[in-house]
Amino acid sequence: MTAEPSRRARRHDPGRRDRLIDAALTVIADKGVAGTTHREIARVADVPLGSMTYHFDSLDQVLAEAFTRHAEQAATVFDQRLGAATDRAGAVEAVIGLVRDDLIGSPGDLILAVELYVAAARNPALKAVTQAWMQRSRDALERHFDPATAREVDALIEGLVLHSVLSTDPMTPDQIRHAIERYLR
Amino acid sequence: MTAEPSRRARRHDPGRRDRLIDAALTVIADKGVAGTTHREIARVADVPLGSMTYHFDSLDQVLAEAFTRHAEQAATVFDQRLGAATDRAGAVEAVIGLVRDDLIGSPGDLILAVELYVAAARNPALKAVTQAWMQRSRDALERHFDPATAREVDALIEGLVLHSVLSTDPMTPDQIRHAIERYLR
DNA sequence: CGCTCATGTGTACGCTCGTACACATGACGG
DNA sequence: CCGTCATGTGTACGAGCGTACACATGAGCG
Repeated sequence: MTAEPSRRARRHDPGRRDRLIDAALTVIADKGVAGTTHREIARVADVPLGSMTYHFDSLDQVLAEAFTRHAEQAATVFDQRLGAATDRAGAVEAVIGLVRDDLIGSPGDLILAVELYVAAARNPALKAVTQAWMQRSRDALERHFDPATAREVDALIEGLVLHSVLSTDPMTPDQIRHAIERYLR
Repeated sequence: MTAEPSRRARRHDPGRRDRLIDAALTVIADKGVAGTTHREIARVADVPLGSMTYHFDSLDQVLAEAFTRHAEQAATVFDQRLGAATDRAGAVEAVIGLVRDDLIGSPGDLILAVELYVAAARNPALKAVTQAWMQRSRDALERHFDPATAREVDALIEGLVLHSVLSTDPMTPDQIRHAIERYLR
């Protein structure tokens, strides 16, 4: 905890740009893309509003960089989990974890990946992030399955987790695993 | 074509409320939930702005009624298709059609169902619509499959179609069908 | 025919937003 | 030690929004 800056302005603040991107991710997870504004990000990061336009050309750019960073961070965790997995079951488990983490945000109900999908529908930069993100789990599965199967397993996992999150009657992780095993048999 | 009203105000316009909801759906499909405003809906429906607040208490109410209407319309088409289906393959095909229609909006890329998921994350009324919507396809599949299988097939279809829509390298309908058949074997 | 009031309209208010931009400031080279 | 200028800040502007509400209007009744 080097920091407890709070009130006083910090004249020189290298890495502020990075902190702003992190703050943006917090806001997205908290309020959704629709509730993400320059002012809210600045408030969360405890910097003046002007700092936003100083560091970024536009709000879209902030969103794109935030999602990109999230994808990179998720990828790191994912690669660790996948590295630990030596068989198909382990790979499947890693992908389930990846999808689950991306679908279930901090405040109970939010769905970061789905926010990204919607935002990407109208923002080409985000579309590239989305596709890279999806490609990663497919690539990982292809270490253990043929391409067609990898694709289908990937889609199955996403569908199952998505339904699981949105349902009143959520599936348990065991049920998800069972469905995938059944598919692979 | 009874109507070409365009310019002149129509003093008495029964059914205008309905037309506004339809206009709202057009706007959602066109601009997304984020781009849906009172003014835009009024413009599309060619009515004055004041008409919106006269007919609806809030924009949220418009969104909820619009999504509800869409779900009802989709359900009608779905029930027809499903009525024509007498076997498992037919039921699966009907669900694929339902999901596809809800995922692929008019302007190429839009994803009505995903817009709904995001909106529902912060709007309890929409959450109910979402769940009813999902329940419908599951119920339909349960005519032909046991509940656990129905749930899994439903999720598989949604995942496959979602990935198919978002991918640069979309799966063909045949590939989707093949994946589901493989699952059912 | 004329009165009445549900129905429908136009406008304006208060707010938040993205963005621009003139100004402050302090690190650093000379 | 001082001048300079990249770095960082505060504020204001114009646009677009949801919503409220005073007013217009014409259908239907007596």
